[in-house]
Amino acid sequence: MAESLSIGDVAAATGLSVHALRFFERERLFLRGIPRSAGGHRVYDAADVEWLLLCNRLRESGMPIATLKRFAALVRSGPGNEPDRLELLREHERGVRARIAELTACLEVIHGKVTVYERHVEDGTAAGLWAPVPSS
Amino acid sequence: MAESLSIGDVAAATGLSVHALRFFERERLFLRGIPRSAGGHRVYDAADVEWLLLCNRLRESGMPIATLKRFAALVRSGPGNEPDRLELLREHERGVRARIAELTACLEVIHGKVTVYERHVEDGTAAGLWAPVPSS
DNA sequence: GTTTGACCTAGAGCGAAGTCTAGATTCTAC
DNA sequence: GTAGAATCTAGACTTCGCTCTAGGTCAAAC
Repeated sequence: MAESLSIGDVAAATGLSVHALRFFERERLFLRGIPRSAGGHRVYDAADVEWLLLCNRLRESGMPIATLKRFAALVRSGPGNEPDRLELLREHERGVRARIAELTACLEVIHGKVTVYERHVEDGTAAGLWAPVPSS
Repeated sequence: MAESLSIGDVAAATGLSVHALRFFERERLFLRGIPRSAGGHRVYDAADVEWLLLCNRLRESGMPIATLKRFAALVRSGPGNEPDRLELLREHERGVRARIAELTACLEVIHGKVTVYERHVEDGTAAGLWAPVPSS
């Protein structure tokens, strides 16, 4: 059940590079120390992959490595700090919602510009475009 | 009408630092060369501020400096390339929409985790939480 | 007229998040 | 049993987007 995976397997399963996986380990982003085979190669299991997939989501949504490290440390240090983990995740959720709102606001502005340019390209209207070289 | 603004005024109006404004100029992100006063100080006008405010939106929505530079170059080079500007803006708009979709997907996962932790903290359920230290 | 603060240029430095290199070792397939 | 692929460690290097420093000059207030 605890199938053992090489670093290459894990890279393939998570989309992270083998370099990144070694980097993550140095940064202590795993929930445990990754054990080594007789020959010194890293031996991962499915739980490591599952954790990395969550890490990917957190990273993609803008969580800095430093925060991920704090979260990993909380989980690693065992039961008792669930309220802290919850607070960290809630704070990140707030951040993501805020970022979506910010992007949505930008999108309105950008789409407005696109619309202006579309009109211009289609029928030569110039309102809202920048002049060749403004001022003197 | 062409009121003149100091670099400090523009920094205050745009939220950019004076360092950033000088950096933008070195990178040729303005629509024109910023003129200097007799004493060598930069003299901006309202159109520069307006442009920077759009730049801010583009940057906040994830446009890299390099792309902004290309856009500025297109605008600077005058009329005739509006279809290129339109394509650049459309491409960016696509990127922003994709990013919002990605964040929204992450949000679902994160909110799921938050929910699991909320249940755990409120009534001691442990499903979906990580064990203290997994495996041997 | 001097002090204080804003501004100048050129260029070095920084934090984030990996990526890449070198040189050695191990594992897999023939 | 050997060729070639994958992995190992340690540490240097890269890119992005500014930020900061040094060593001055300029401008506004008193």
